[in-house]
Amino acid sequence: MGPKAQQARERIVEAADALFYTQGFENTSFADIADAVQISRGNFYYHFKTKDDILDAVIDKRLAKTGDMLQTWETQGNTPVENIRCFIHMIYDNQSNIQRYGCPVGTLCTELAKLNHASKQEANKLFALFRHWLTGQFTLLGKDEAQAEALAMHLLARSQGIATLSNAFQDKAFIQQEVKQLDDWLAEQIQHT
Amino acid sequence: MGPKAQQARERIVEAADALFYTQGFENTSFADIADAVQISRGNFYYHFKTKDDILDAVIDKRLAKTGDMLQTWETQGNTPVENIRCFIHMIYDNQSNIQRYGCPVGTLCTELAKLNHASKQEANKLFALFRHWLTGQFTLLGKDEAQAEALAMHLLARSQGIATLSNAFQDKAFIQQEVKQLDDWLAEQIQHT
DNA sequence: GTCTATATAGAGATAGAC
DNA sequence: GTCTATCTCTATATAGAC
Repeated sequence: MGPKAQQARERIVEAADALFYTQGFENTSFADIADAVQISRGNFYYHFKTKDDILDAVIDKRLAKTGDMLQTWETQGNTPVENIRCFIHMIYDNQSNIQRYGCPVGTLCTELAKLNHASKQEANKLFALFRHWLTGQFTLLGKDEAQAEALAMHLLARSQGIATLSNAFQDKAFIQQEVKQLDDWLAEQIQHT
Repeated sequence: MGPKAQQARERIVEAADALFYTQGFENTSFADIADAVQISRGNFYYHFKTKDDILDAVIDKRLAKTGDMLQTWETQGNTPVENIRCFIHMIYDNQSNIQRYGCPVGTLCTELAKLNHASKQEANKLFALFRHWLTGQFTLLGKDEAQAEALAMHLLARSQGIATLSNAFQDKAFIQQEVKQLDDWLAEQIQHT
């Protein structure tokens, strides 16, 4: 595969990534993606044999990006608490997109679960990335394995609930109020150590 | 409309309700519903002109059923705390379905939001029903309006997060652990009154 | 590597017989 | 009120020219 194809492929994945997020996977057609990338539908199939192949490429890309982000957080924050705070503040920073389209991870996993799609396990790895990273951070904070696991899942669940309701009710104050509560909750977890 | 049509219509809504929940709205075709009800696709259109009409009927039915359930809870529980506990325990009682298909309210609202569907506001009324009922219960508990609102939204968000993660990770212990935490959280809210 | 043209399947929706 | 037959549109996917 030459550099030209590589570039076109990348643009397709980029466009599909955005469209799957804003419109949903099933609701996005090849034509939608082709339009966004400005290539013909015929050429499309030179790069991807099926729609599911594009989905897998999108998930792979998101996994890589998420992994990088988690690494960046660890170099930014100096303590586990600061690292976890990066996660919490991601909700705050992305509040506008979350309000409009929900959480990119949660909405994809929910959709693929409902479709009983072959790639749903692959998408769930996005959740698992955050889960295991958070578990690691809570372990560094001095929690035992079971506690760290439970705290990570709890925080993940809280963030998902915030995204779902914020998307339904379009309430900006709600996100901010809940993020603040998560900050307080995190502070409490240090006390209990 | 005669009683026979009334009955067929009811069966269609019932089947559509279940299919929209287990497979998603967009992923469910007229043929799927017709198969489930055992009527021909042609006859189908005697009862409903469009797929969106069926969706509206399903939402209406869910709204009515939810309203009834909330009333039942109020007659079962003797105190606001007991009423709210009915809500929390609904998560526990439905854990098997939630694990498989997510929350019926959350997944529908999320899907319609992504489709930017005309009926998304109608579906959001399902969330609003729970929200306002919970707000009322927290008010009865002695909270002021702003507090009651925030507590209702918080509880609703927690339940949504539990549903989303339980659906993704298929973890039975997780639901039970989080429901217990919600019970404890509710107990704390009484202390603070 | 990109295009146009086309095949094929499934969706929602309608017409008209019974 | 229910059926069969059919229309139309859009989706995924392919063939083959350039």
